[in-house]
Amino acid sequence: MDNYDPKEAEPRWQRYWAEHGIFRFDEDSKAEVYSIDTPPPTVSGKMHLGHAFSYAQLDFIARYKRMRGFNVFYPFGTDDNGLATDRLVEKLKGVKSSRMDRKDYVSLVLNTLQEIRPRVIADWKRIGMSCDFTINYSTINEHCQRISQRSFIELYKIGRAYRKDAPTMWCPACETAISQVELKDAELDSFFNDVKFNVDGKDLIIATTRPELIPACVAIVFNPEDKRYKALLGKKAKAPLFGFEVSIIEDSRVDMEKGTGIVMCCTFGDLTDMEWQKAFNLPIKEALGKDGKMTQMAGKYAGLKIKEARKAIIEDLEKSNLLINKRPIKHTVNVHERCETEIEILKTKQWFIKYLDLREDMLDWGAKLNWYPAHMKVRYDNWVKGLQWDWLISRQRFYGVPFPVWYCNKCGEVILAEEKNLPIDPLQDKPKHPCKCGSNDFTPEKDVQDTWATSSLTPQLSTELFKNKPIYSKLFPMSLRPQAHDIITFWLFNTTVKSNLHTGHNPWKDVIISGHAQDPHGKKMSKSKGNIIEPQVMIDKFSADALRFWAAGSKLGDDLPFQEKDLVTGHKTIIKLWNASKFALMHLKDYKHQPAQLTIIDSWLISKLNGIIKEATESFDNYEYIRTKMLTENFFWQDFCDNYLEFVKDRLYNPQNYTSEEVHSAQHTIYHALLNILKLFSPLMPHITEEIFQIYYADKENAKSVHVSGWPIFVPELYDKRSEFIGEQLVALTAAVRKFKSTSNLALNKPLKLLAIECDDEMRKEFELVMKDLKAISKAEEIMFGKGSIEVNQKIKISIVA
RNA sequence: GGGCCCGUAGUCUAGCGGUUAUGACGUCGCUUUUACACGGCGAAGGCCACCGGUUCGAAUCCGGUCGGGCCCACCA
Repeated sequence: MDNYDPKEAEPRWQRYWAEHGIFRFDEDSKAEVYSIDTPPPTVSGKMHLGHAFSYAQLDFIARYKRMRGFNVFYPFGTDDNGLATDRLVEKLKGVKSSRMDRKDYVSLVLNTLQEIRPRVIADWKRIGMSCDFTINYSTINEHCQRISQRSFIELYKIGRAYRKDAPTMWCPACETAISQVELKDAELDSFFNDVKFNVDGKDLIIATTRPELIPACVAIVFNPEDKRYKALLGKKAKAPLFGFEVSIIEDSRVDMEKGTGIVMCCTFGDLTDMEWQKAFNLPIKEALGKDGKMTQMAGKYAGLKIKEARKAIIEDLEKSNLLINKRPIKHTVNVHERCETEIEILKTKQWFIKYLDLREDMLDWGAKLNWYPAHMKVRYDNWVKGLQWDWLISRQRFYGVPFPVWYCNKCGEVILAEEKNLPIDPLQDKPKHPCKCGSNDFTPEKDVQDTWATSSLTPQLSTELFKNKPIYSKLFPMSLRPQAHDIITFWLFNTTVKSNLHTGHNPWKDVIISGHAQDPHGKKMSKSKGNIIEPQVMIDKFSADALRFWAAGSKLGDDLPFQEKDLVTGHKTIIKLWNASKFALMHLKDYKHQPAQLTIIDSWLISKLNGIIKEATESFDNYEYIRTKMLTENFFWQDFCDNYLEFVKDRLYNPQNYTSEEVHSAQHTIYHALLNILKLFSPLMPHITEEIFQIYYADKENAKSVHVSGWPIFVPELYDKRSEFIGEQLVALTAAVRKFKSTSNLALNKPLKLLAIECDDEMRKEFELVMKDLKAISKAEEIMFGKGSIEVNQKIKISIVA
């Protein structure tokens, strides 16, 4: 055994696992299935550190379950759908989809995906993901389109999908409707403009941040409590510049403190405007178009973009002496999370999933999931309680899963595709039958479905790859949904909703929510802050195992600041494991794999290890991989290396001074201790453990990989309290001797002339049983029982003559 | 404004009712011993954020205060 080089070894083992199908899902196995709804990463760039962090944590669990003997269903899909992909391709290829032919654009996207997808998947393979990569899906492929379209048809048939011309949130940059979950807050600089309206020839000052919406003004509203404006009720106000008149009404939603306490209601400045429109049945004046430009309604400002129009109107107001004040303010507005454009509310025809009536059920569904950590459920509950819109699923884009829908031009009937023909593209395909009214003249739906309408089906997307096989019934509902906390309201929520609407039950049993990787100061990493840490660079510098070691260093659900020193620690652990194995295996060359009569200190180690196995297993069952990590790490480094291996060195180097049983006992102990350490570490650091396992253990344990060699088993009979007690006394005594040498500036291997031990008779009997070991450990030429001056613990004192 | 999480040595982290508060990095001293100096041994370093309460006993449970993070709401 030379040196261990992870750069060479890690890819080698990854290839070995793939070639030998180590992580292959066995559809014929009788073993209990553990199915994982692996998050399909978006193919929009490289894997970032947050991915490495949370996917590594998932992989710990998957590898553990596999070693526990479960038939692990662990697919790997990619999410190639949605605006993120759209924007990436537009950027990479320098195109704008809306200016391209639809067909050309879609094939450009699909081709680009082919180019970049393997590179993205390679990043995941590099961190040692133990997925069965042969079970894969892409959220834009035929299989997924079929399931996604089928889902829509089913929802339509049970009355959950509906189409409506209604105000919806709109991104003028992406030129599509978006849903509540895609919103983000942004604090922006703006101006409060005090504008002169006119009532009965008198000025009425109204403050607005959006003067460009004056042409869309449909009413003036004040608070009924507000004495200042009481007299205006029922009167008409004349709009500046435009000259039309609107009614003055009262409503308690007006904040008297804000601006001048009186507000113009427009179509549609914000949600409150929408509410007023409904409540007072106000007219709808669409001054803003889907392209983010002003319409004919805006008169001379028609064709200008929002901000241009705002500037022009303000200039004109100033010229006409209609603007009396312009105060800079900071205000928070809703922006589209993908492009940070301020959203607008426009009246458009869209498809929705009706679910606002299901809030109580949704809370029920959430309560039935096993949440790890438990408090993450609160985020789900809060989201459900705050829902205000039905789920808007149509997007005015070219790329995506089409709606399997046509509209009859004669009677307006919605025509659905038949399930057996899915997937279809209504722009290419035609309905197989005429409409009920007899017409054969149809308009295809040209909108596409929101990406979440498809990715909310991942449990079906992966398990239905086995739809016609006997194993299918064991795959769904799935055992586990792993994901990060930022998308509880998107992915987890939507998936729960769809599964319950379709099947009447939850898509999974357990949910594990991981935290975020942060920069070294505990701040969120972002490109704009320039504090991005690339996992690829860290793997190059250290290793995938070291990166995983870092990821194992926080509790599930907790955010973890990235500290390069943690990778150094991981790296050192790998090297230590390698060196300790080098030593151990050197002394196991002539080991005969047979039962042994353990000596007391050997029994101490085995008994202690047995306890570690028990705790590590319980921890892993609760997804507390960090506890497993710490227990194993401490046992390996302190008990095994620093103490045990030092204790047995004399037995191994000078076997002639011991009986063959004693030597065999040491070898037997080392064999089992190291084997179990490798197994305990293997989910966290799969490569180094595999390397060592293959060098020595694979044949003897008759396993093709440490990862399928079985998890260590807790054996109650291996508990040996008495040996543990004596072992602990030896450890304490050794520590005292080492401290003496250290503080006396002596080398640790410097022999001592005399070691005197003061203890009671009972302890003395125990020590006499391990006298040989004691002599070897302390390197004392003579050991006697007598007066001691250095306190070891409450029971023991020692004296030393160097 | 509402909700949730978190405040433990210089830094990161474990513990979540009962020994002397875990481990790592860093610092300092000793130690180049045939697995490993990417090692070993030792030392210094903590009012476990603060204030109250419950308890025989609180880092741990409860209430409040302050600080940090995240989510949601508000957005004229």
